[in-house]
Amino acid sequence: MPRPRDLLQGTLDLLILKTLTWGPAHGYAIARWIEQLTGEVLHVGEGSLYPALHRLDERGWVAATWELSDSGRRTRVYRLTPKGRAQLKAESGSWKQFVAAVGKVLDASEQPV
Amino acid sequence: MPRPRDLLQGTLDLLILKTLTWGPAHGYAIARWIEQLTGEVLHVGEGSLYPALHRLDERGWVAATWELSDSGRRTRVYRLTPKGRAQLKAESGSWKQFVAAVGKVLDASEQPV
DNA sequence: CGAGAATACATTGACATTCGATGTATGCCG
DNA sequence: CGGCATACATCGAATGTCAATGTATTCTCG
Repeated sequence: MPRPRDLLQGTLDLLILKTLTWGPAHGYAIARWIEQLTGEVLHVGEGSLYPALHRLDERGWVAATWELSDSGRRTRVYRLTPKGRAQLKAESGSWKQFVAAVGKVLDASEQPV
Repeated sequence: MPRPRDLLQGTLDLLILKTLTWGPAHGYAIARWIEQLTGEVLHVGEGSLYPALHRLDERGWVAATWELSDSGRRTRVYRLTPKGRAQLKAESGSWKQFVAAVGKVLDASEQPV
């Protein structure tokens, strides 16, 4: 029984990059945004979130800085880099291509020659 | 650089089940159909295909029999079972739900409250 | 003011899955 | 007969998600 979250594979990076186009954010907020926007369909666990964030940082797609939130709490804030913006464009393209390809199979009513 | 095939995760089962609604087929043919239909966008490697087929068999979603092809060659033919048909319906539903959820994030132009 | 919930970061180990490479064997075509 | 396509299968490496756990701080409510 594959719940939607089992399909998250490989798409998380894309989602994170996209949320960062709305401005800098810290990890917890990113996860919340995604969950809210999708009406709880997508649940981003912390064990997926933080490794992903570190991964994006290593690859230079986001830049991380320690900052103090309004409440004086220590937070790690992530910003999209130019490289990350380019990556987002590329990944978003292959995502669309992939969805279209799967759609072709799923919508086909007859078997090919 | 994530080529589309890196997104295959978790979707392969769905694609295989769908191709089997067109009638019984052997592994090699299934892979061909998928590649043809998607215009080579999706490439199903043998190291992914056969484990997936065995997996589906174990779970009772497909039934496998040894048969002789027209050319007298020994082939393993897979058929969709009623359980597999139900599974296809379920997975196809969560796929649509998942795609819609990702779309919501990707199409959102403003950050949520 | 004290307890608990929410925020916020992070790591760990188990598990599943894909990917590329490799191996075997047969039929078809020139 | 040689080479290519068909057809099955397995292996090891790499990756990534998931659930659980840990720490610490702030906010809320009685």
